[in-house]
Amino acid sequence: MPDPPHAVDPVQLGAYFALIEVSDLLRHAIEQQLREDGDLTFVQFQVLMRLSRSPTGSHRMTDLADAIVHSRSGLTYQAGLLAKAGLVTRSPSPHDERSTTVTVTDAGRALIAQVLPGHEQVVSQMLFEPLSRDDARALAGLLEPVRDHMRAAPPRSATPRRRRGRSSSSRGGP
Amino acid sequence: MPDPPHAVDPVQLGAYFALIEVSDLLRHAIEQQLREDGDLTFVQFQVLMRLSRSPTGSHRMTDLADAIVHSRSGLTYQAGLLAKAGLVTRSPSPHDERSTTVTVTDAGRALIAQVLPGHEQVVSQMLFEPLSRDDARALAGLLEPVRDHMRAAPPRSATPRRRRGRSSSSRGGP
DNA sequence: TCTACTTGCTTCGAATTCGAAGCAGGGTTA
DNA sequence: TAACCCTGCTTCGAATTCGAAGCAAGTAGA
Repeated sequence: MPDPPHAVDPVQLGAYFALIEVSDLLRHAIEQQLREDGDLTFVQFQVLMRLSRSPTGSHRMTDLADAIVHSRSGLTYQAGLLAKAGLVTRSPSPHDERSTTVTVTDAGRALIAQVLPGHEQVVSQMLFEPLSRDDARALAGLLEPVRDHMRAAPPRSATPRRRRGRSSSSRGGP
Repeated sequence: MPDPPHAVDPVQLGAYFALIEVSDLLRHAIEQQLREDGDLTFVQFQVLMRLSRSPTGSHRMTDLADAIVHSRSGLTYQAGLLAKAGLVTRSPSPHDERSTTVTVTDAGRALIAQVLPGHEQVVSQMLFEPLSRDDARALAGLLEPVRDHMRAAPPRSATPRRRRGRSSSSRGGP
């Protein structure tokens, strides 16, 4: 067999690099716009958006964490900031005493309304200006199955280790 | 005019959300694999990869920073870690005394060789498993023009402000 | 040459993120 | 009911990132 089953050909490599760089630049531009227009982080914006789109205006902490951030503690921190700013409220869940329900306030909705036009402008200009309507449809058609595939598949066996910095010789030597 | 020129239609919204989530999940999976296989951050991996691919095995700090990270100080920090681990060396540039040239060491190349198979495996399984060869080509064909467009366009007028957390009433109230 | 501006990098403080550990409420089984 | 495990969230320490400020070397103009 000439190649291992996971070889990445040049075309794939190009798509992979472009994906990484595009999402990186896009995210950076979005963060700047949100900071200028409403003093929001992208994570905070995502939390508020998700709450705003919910029929009840609220979600459980865990559901928000799974959807937006990769750790529970990260959401605890952000929810604390948003609550302190009066953009959300936190209350114990009626059915489960240990669960916390997060709800958008009117101020939160107002802030979303304030930053949303600029947000759409940035996304439109940076991401969709070079893409036709059919291109956008094709892009969605390619990425949505990938997203579903990623959500289904666990990301390998999990055995976290220490990071570089500290622990003098973890691998390559001094 | 019914819509402002930057309106985002549902198809675009789907592509945008999928892009954000795909890159987020992919990056997270990659970071885990690199940590397990070689105790590397994605940023550190990108630095080593870029150096390895250079004919001289070296680059200036600024060029690395522009390509990989969004601040100079961030690269200074990472280069310090990599140098302490013996994966790169830093030396003053011959032509410009204030410029620092970063060069991969043999240990750095060896570490790249060590983590690269796992890296390709993750990218292949997570990103390209649901995509045919033509899909990958189409994805590259869509994203590469977007990347070039983003690199060309400045990200709006730059006027950074403070972030939420501190500065009691920056917007929404107490 | 001298002054002023620019460029390349580092240092510093603050903010964000994560994982591990801890705590309390829920659920299950004997 | 009691013992045990799972679930949901928070607290804590460490690591990473950025922007602002600072410093040294290069460059241009008078």
